[in-house]
Amino acid sequence: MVKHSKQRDAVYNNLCSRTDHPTAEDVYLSLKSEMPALSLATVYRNLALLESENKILRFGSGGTARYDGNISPHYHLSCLDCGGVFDIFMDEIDLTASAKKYFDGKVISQSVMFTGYCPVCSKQIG
Amino acid sequence: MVKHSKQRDAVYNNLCSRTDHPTAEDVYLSLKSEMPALSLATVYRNLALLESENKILRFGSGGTARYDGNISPHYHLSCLDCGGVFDIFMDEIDLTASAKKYFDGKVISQSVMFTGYCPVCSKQIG
DNA sequence: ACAATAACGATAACAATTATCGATTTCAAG
DNA sequence: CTTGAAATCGATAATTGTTATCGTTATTGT
Repeated sequence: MVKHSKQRDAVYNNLCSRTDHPTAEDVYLSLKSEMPALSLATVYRNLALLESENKILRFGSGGTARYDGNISPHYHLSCLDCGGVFDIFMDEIDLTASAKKYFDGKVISQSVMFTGYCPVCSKQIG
Repeated sequence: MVKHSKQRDAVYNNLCSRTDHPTAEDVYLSLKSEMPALSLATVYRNLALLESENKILRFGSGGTARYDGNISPHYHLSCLDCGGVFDIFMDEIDLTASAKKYFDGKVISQSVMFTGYCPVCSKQIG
């Protein structure tokens, strides 16, 4: 049985109010001022719970996990320079249907990540 | 300046001789019998170097990193039950070209991972 | 209001990976 | 073929991101 909690609300609302795909620690630090008693473990716990309920997205690839409160279909790019994750708003292309034809198992979902340089870094570096 | 080393050859050849997408420790254990002095740190070092040279692929998502010596274009599925990574041989669909139209930065590459159940686990679980 | 139990905060534990450091190996120049 | 500078090694300590533990607090159905 899942009970309501102020901490979980705070984590979820914080995540939904931003578009920078923060790490667990980013969320923690951002909430610390308004909730000084908040524990980092609580942030991790609630991010994991929210993800299991499909209320948020998690990108595990490449070291530290990052989270997204926007679960509408769109893509992400990881910047090779600053390490940030950025939205790419284009319609999702269904690779899963095609994969099912070529794989003798059960294909459930697809996860795509682009790599490159974000608008700011691509101007600085070239 | 990159110098040649027997250990790096061993790591690379081991990776290329198998199709099970091993972890660094898998490679280490597999080579330990023929190279008893081999250190796990050396395996990590050389996997990182080989990846930076684009000679091998690395999948970071989901805890432990796994590696692939086959860099020809194909896809991968991560099994939710056994945790293994399996090949899906279908032609690569170029999402990158499309992403470039919708992103005001530099899109270099795409990385796709499917999740689901491998042939063995999908039969056992249903 | 009360009891059951989920969630909390603090922190220890854990696992994967990386850094350190002295010894060894590689390789280009002599 | 030596030789010496530098890359690589093996062993292991350190770091990092995340999870487990545990006693306390908050939430919720009755």
